[in-house]
Amino acid sequence: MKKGERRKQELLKIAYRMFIEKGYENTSIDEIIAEAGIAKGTYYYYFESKEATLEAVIEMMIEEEVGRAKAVLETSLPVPQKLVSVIYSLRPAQDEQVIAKALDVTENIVMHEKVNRRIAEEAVPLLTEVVKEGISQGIFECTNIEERVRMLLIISQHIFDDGIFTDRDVEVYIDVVEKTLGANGGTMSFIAELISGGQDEKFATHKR
Amino acid sequence: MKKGERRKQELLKIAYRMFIEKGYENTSIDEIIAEAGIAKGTYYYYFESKEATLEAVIEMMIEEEVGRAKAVLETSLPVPQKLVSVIYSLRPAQDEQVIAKALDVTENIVMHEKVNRRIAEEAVPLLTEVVKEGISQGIFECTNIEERVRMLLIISQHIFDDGIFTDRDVEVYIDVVEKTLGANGGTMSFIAELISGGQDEKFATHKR
DNA sequence: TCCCATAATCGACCAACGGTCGATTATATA
DNA sequence: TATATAATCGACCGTTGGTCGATTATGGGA
Repeated sequence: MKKGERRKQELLKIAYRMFIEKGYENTSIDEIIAEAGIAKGTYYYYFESKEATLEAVIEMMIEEEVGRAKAVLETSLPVPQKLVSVIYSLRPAQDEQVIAKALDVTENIVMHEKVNRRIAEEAVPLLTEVVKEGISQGIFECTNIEERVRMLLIISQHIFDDGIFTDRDVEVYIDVVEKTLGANGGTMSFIAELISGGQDEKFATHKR
Repeated sequence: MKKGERRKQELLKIAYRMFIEKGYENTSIDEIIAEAGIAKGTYYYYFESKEATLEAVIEMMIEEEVGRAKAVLETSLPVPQKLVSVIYSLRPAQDEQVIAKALDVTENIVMHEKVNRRIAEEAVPLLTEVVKEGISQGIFECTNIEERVRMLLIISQHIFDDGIFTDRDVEVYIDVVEKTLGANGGTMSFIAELISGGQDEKFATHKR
């Protein structure tokens, strides 16, 4: 049992890396088992199907990302910063993103979309909490919190996912976030520095 | 030459219908050629690959949708209505949507996503025009128009695509649209009636 | 009308893919 | 040591997207 669980995790990690490196559709079972050095039967002893593997890989990712997000939740950051940090932490870790950037996003649509949907499910309750905290502190002022959070998540994912945006995109993003939550102008302007600061020099800054 | 073009259109229509009915991934070339009653070689005489067929199908859709949108542009509708109508017309036609609803959206992620991206490319310039018209009329007030339009498109697609939204979702959507464009409160509230009116009785109203 | 270039069609064939299955070996427990 | 079961193996399968050389329309010029 111990051994089996270890093997499954090993396969999961290999699949995870290959899915991100070359895309889900472009990764064959044969390649995965070659990398792992096992027979096809062994692979299917652990996974029902390729799709099931993708699902498991995504769950693995979500678990880590939600973990990070919850850690942020417990910090004493100001509410606006906390909100953005939670959103920001709900994505593949830094080093993984480097790999992901090598691959054109359009070549991994399925995985990309499935990840985003799962993230949304997990994130909405967390973010709703933060926004409520903000409202009780008089920083935000709005109703229909959950629906607003969902909308913010959608545009945040589009903005952050590929890292392809201009200063004007960021400006608009900040404005929309503030107005969607009913915050004072400038409340969210720290996002601009966060983004330009977060772009390591080892990444070329993508511009449209 | 004439004959060839007709055949290509015929294949395009068949592929289009099947892609929407059963999803792109779940439709095989064999099924398409069986429906068309031709040999595989003939199919590949007209299309480089399955992917190329999808691309062609999407172009066909976009052409019609953009055509509809441009027709709306030339009407004398009030700017807010015009804006929403353009967005609304930039989606598969009614009868096609009926078919599309039978299929779970998640089963056609690739096509769905590709269509949305192409639509965005075509729609942004059109919508930018409308917003500029609104600004000159004093109805809207904002800068960075193109970026705002892109953002509105993203949330509009998410709202309208599946037709799965509550009254509160619509409420928030209206609010965000107004604030994103710097319109007075209530300017966009007609959207609520438009949506509830647009839901034919033959469709079950999806609620979350 | 005949000829012939080319447009159009055909279907056998292929490699790669995801997936199955019965046989076989390792492991642990009694 | 015996035995159940966990784990591994790889040959095999059906389907898929795609290729190719052969064959049959088609239509315009001599």
